[in-house]
Amino acid sequence: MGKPPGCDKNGLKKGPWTAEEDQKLIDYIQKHGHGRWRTLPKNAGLKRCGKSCRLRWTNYLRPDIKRGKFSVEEDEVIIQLHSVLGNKWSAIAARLPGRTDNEIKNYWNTHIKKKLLRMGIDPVTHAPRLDLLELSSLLSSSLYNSSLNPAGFVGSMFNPSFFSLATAFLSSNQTKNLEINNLAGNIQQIQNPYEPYQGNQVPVITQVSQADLNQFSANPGLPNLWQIDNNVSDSKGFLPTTMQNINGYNHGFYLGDQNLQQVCTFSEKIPNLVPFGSLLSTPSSSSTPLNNGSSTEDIERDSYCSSNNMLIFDVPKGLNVNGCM
DNA sequence: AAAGGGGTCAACCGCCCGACA
DNA sequence: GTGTCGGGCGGTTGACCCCTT
Repeated sequence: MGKPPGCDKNGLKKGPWTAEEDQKLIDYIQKHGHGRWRTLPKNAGLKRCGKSCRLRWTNYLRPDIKRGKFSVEEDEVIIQLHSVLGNKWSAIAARLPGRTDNEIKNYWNTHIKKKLLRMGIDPVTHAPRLDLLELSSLLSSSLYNSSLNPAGFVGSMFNPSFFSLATAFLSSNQTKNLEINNLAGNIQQIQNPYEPYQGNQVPVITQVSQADLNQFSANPGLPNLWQIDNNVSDSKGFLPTTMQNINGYNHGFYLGDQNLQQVCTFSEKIPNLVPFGSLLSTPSSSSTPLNNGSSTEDIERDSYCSSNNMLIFDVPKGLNVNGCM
């Protein structure tokens, strides 16, 4: 059935609300309460449709609305609830006092979604993006080959599938955050791998938020990829997760130390340990709420996220990668 | 200083559902 | 059972703002 749109008929006004209109709506609702939205505009002397009045009231004029920037805690709550509820914005808003579904929806689309993508997490499924995993296996095999035959690494970088995945990966992680270090300073790192990664595993570091890590352990409904097998926690407290086979490689994750501040992916079936990632620690979430309307702080927060999402590659000295990226 | 490109967010749109006559 | 109404929902749009060139 549905209802016919009412706002574009009878010369009803559309677009931004004026202060005068807002005041009329507030005055009317304070006197008579809300409800009966269809007849409300006429009674209140507004040339708006009832729906427009209702939206204006619920999303903007309601006295209990908390305006301003979202705090880190709210971020985490939203991410966590979204992983369970999906795009049920009203259900999420119901658990965030003072926030409207519209506000949360906008905030998700403009901030959180991008943040998760930068972290290599699919904002829809809240699982690691499989294309990134595939890239990691390609990179791993490339680097493994290079350890046996340096020329092989260079050659593999020109593999079309490597490039398409690399492009997708780099674009999602923001190319500006890619740091190319030289290999000379990295040999030490290769010879001193992170102990938890035994055998045939190549660690690749992916940053996740505390909220996502909480989600790891809190939500049994998440895909196998994210399930934790506590029985096989190694001596350093790393928790291998269930593996998933992708293109002949087993991919899995290690959650970092007891504080669950780090997560590492690995790809098995790689004979030698050739780490090309550097362990990046995610600082604990600040409990300090952001100031309202502080654009500077917002920028700082964004750059904070970005700087912690760097994937640090190590490439042989003398290898010019500029043309490749 | 001006243009334009991207990001943000208030507002709108179309659809759906439950209540009720 | 059917049609109408009131209200809610998620998705999309477009005006505005800010930053970069």
